[in-house]
Amino acid sequence: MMKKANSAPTMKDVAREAGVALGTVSKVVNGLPVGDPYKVRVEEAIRKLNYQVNSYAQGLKASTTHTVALLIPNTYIPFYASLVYHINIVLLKRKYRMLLCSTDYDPGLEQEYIEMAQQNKVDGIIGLTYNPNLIIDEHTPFIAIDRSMGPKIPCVTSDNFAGGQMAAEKLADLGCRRAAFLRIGSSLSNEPNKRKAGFENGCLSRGLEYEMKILNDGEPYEEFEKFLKSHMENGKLTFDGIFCVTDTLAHLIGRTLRDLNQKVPENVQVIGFDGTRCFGDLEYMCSTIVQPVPEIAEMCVDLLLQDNRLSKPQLVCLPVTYAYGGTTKA
Amino acid sequence: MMKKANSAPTMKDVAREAGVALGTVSKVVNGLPVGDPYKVRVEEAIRKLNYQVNSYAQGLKASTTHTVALLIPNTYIPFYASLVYHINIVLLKRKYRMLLCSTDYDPGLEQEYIEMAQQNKVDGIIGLTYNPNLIIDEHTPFIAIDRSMGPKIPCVTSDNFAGGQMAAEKLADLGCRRAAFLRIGSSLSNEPNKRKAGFENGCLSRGLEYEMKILNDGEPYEEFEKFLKSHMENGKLTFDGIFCVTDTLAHLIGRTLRDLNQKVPENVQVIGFDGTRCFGDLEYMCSTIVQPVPEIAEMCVDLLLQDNRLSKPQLVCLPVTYAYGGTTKA
DNA sequence: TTGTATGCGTTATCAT
DNA sequence: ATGATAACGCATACAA
Repeated sequence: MMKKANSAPTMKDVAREAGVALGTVSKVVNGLPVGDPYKVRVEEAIRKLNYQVNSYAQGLKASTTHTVALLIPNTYIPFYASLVYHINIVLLKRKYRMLLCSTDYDPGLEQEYIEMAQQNKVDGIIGLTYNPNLIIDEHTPFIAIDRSMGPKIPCVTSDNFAGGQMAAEKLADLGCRRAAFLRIGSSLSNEPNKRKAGFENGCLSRGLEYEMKILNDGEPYEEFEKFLKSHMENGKLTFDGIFCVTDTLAHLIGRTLRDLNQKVPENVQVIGFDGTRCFGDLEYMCSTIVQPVPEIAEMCVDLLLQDNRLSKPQLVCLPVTYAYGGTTKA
Repeated sequence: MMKKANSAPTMKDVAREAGVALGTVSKVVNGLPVGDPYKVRVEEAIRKLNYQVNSYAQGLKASTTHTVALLIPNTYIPFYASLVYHINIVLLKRKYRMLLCSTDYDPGLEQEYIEMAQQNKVDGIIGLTYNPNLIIDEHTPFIAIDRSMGPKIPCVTSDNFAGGQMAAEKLADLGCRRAAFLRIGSSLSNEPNKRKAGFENGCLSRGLEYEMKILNDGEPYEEFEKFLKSHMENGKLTFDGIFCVTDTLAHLIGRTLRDLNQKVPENVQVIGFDGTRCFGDLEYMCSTIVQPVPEIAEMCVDLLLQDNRLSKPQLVCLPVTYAYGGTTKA
């Protein structure tokens, strides 16, 4: 078969153009010692032909591809968007490419993507996933975010317990007497669930009364409205502090509180979790427990790419901070 | 050299395990006709060894890799995040993988990523870029978003002109008498610049008075504050309508207006551009001209993957819509 | 120091 | 229908 005239040039083409052997070109490309006159000729040929190494062929040979897959539910929830951004940046710094896989919380898709990634012989996978039965090939290093997936798979997460505790303490410090904890989302056991325990702990240690409303899978958001309405007396909420499990929820609750004519933060203070800043802004969307996203990103990549596989810790919790965002008293 | 015992299994391993020839395994994997007993044995071996095809080797052979690179400034600006999400979904539907490249508006990085992508022999690149001098190998199909990059490169964008016009008309319809257009961002000539012309056109056709404030590269946001302050009389803004070039800007302007004690939308109505919804919410962050992101995503992928390369249009403008988001009168 | 030859995992072309 | 073999582009051990 004839070689297609206008397909991308290969090392062979460069070698012919420069009048040297294949191996010489390879050496120049990889920065190995080569006689100066040869080197110059090869470099000229490369420029002339606009040659680029084919990293698929490289990967086939080296069985390392400098590619990492990231599994994440989506990119439009700000916390996820921020993770994607920072992981991408960290990978770039190390000259790694990133395969993005939006899973939409779909367990089937998660598995499908993992297989896709493995076929692509990625060097590793970072995943924020929800499928409790994911099958992961043992040849592919995996780092989990926010979910412990067994002894062989390191999990990176925020210090969710401390965050919950911090929220409770902050509400107490800001003068709250009766607080509520609101939670929605997957009933799957994962690290963020510890926010609840931390909150309870904080309330107890500060003598802050509290109540919880936890929605199970499938229960609609309206349940929260009912809950809040059922805790009103004379048009006033009996809570003066609310800790929401995420900023997303805090955002929705904020809207509901407005509809119920409750003033935030005058009558009721709200704290969320994540540290969402909408337009890459400096201002937070709500008062919140901030997750250290850049550090989470760095840690995931570090763990994934470090080769002494034995020393990998099973669970890494990174410290959170409180930030004012308008929904608490300053 | 000894084959490493615990490296991933290959077709050869499967063939040995099943006691058949290599070619037979390949056929089974690719769904080509194979005698039933063979097929069963091969499938068993595949399951047993947990075999996965190596798509790098496939790519090397086929010189098509089912991978597309997406260049985008970042993933935390909601409009970009939404693009990333939808393009990812569309690609997935077609069994394509996506290499994500956050460029941070850095021209050097943009070029670097393009080279990285080409080395990876991606089947194509979709790029929302700012470098006016990008060098793109002619062997790699490229689709530009929001920027015309020459006759050989199709550009997909919203109908920015119509959007600007729509904003003006909407403000007029909602009773505005004196409007302002605010723009910030790259001075680079790109499609979104047409929002200005469209707005002017709309104002003229409705007899709406208007003024513009366009910040050049490097001018800080504070210039807008100055501008607004210089248009106040007796503590009241002389504008009753503002069209911001993006929702991001509308968000910032909204804050400034609050600081200036202007009531939105009672005293001044604000319209942004993009259609930003923060938490994947149903509600818009502000009244806005909505870009059809899912359609943009679909169109980019369509154009990129259709093979009759000649018929590719040079500029595709997709229709925008107006949406209420609280910063205009209902 | 430079060139040659082999193999990476897969697919496709051939005989069988 | 099945099995052997060459080729894809690159890296490297080895021979020159």
